[in-house]
Amino acid sequence: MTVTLADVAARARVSAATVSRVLSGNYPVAERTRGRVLRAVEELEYVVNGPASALAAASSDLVGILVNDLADPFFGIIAGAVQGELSGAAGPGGEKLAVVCSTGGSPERELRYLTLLQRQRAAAVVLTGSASEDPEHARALAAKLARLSGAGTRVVLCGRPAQPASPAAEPPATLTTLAFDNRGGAQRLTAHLVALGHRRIGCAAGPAGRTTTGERVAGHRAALAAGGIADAPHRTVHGAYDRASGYDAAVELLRRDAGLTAIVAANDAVALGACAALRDRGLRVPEDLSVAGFDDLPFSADAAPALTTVRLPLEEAGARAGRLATGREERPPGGLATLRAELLVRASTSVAYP
Amino acid sequence: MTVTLADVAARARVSAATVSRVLSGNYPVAERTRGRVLRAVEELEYVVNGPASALAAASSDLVGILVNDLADPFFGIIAGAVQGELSGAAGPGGEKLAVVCSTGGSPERELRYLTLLQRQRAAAVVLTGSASEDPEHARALAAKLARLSGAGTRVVLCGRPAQPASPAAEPPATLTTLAFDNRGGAQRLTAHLVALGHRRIGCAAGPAGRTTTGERVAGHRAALAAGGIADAPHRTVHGAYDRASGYDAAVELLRRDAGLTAIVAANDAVALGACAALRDRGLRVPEDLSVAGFDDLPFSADAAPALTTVRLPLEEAGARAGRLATGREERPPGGLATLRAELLVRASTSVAYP
DNA sequence: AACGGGACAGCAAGCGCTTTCTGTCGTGAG
DNA sequence: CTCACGACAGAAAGCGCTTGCTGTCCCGTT
Repeated sequence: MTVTLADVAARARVSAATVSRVLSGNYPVAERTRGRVLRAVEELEYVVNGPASALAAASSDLVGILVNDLADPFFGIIAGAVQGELSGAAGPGGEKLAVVCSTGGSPERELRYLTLLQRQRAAAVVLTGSASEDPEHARALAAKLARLSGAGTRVVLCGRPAQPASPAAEPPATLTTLAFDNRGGAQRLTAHLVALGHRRIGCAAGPAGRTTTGERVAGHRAALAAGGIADAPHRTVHGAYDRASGYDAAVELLRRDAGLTAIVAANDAVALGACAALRDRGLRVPEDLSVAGFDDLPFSADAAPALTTVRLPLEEAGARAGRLATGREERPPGGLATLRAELLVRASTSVAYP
Repeated sequence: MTVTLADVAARARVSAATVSRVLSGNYPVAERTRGRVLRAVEELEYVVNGPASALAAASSDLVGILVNDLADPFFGIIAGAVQGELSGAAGPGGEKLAVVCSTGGSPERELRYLTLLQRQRAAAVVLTGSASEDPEHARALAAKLARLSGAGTRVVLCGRPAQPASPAAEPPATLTTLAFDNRGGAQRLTAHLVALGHRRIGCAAGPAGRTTTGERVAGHRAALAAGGIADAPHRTVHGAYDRASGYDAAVELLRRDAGLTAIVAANDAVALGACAALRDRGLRVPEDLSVAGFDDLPFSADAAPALTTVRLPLEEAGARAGRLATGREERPPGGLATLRAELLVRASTSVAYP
């Protein structure tokens, strides 16, 4: 029923070996022969059997991409950029395919998908977004990544901090980290607010126990401290990285301290949710309260008011990750690069009117 | 170096056949034996070789998802929903992996990715978003899909109209279409504008030659006709489905007819771009011009002003596509289902003030 | 004219797993 | 007590492709 290499070989009157070599193109084949083979391939509409060649060659052209949530533009942009680089410049091994896995932030699913990718003998794996801070999972993850690395799978951490150094040795040469300067960005953002005279700033943070949340909150705290503002734990609430959580967070923050003059959110969606909550309670942004987001997703500029936020080079990060995954880019020294986070002041923040 | 089935078999003191059967679980194996095998698997940290089993079993657990642009939430939401269903309820064949391919709207790349997926012997393929209207490509695509179908790959068209019936016969039983009622939605949207008194309505349409664009424009025209408004070709401009195009389109539409009182956009991003253009020229929405979007992506409610748009059941469509792809949902009668498009009136449209 | 060597093409041995067909027990029925 | 049969487990034949090793042929050298 289905056409195989042997069929093509028969039609082209050559051996299967020759056909294979023509198709993979890494062995001298006479021009005449090549032509005959190619014609046979055309005529028979032959399509290589991927699994078979993966088995024989002990390599596959699948690249795994782990994301929290594909529907979130933050991850969509990164995944899209990674994928874009996989098809570009069909370097060694030709076209790669992106296997996208949504973990929903669950460490278990993260591990499970990694096993699935390991099973597929993926050529590379890109882990995006924040990681769990649970030491047990961190250990399990490190072990898994080490095993993948050991099997020749390239591993790229994109938008998450470097794996905590394993007790044994430094990260393997096939593990690269592309981190975002979440801490610095958050710090500059809160410093901006402080400079505008804000003293009572609420923090609608992301889910507890995740590296990104931790980093952003740390930056926020650092800026407060630098401004001589006492730490007020009750001014921070945790929630998911979505709009609904932002709404709830704003309500809760205001309940705890009605005198807040600003809110920094975990990301843009949360900020928009917070804005909606404020609007519903008759508060104006930024006249009554300033609100700031994080990430600078495309829609944040069109929001009302346009969101002050921190721009992360999502696209660049994804593209680099894709190139690293296909071995088309030199890994940075030490296997770690930190990407800048740039403060973007727009209309949602202004001086504090106490 | 790497652990194989044989290693596990040796350790469990059984044959490779038995191990395989324990792992795939579709053949009686005594409880004691099974236990021994499972333990050996644990101890050796054995992970099946995907390509090898795919080859032997002539089946893979890869499902292809073709999208225009992963970074666009429209596709991110659909792809995420499809993917979500792949892991859910590990039915026959267990966990499936999603291979996401961005075609960028290029029919060539669409075809190329389909070949790549065919090469991987994908279990199913989901094509999302609009299709090219070029008859030649339509034919090539139909042929490709027929070949995939013939090879047992399930094919789901999600958010695009049914393939034009091939001259030969009706679509194969493994081809299902989940279409959006773009035409109806667009018609209701423009009718809403007409009812508000608008007579000079600009249309910032999507790229020419794509089914979605065609359907939405057709709906728009139908509503105009129903309202007794003469067709004015110069009031329609085509562009990409992004914000920048929306900006340009608005500028161009206004240049052609400064008396426009409303603009219907190809989608929400285009609408937001148009709003930005109007804002830049000192025009207020909706006081000076009404603007409407399409799709109802999450951010459109937070825009300024909140966008009147047409809600498409993206999530539902993706989820159904995922279930159809894994054979977990009965295909609708005739292999075609059309999903409702619901008009959502918000703040960006109001009565026309001539 | 004999020979060394380059340039191709083919043989055949796997790659690691699935599955059909056999074989071996243990047990209930006769 | 014997026979038939159900319930497992194993042997072995591929699945379709890659690749190291062998040829074979033809050409340039000496």
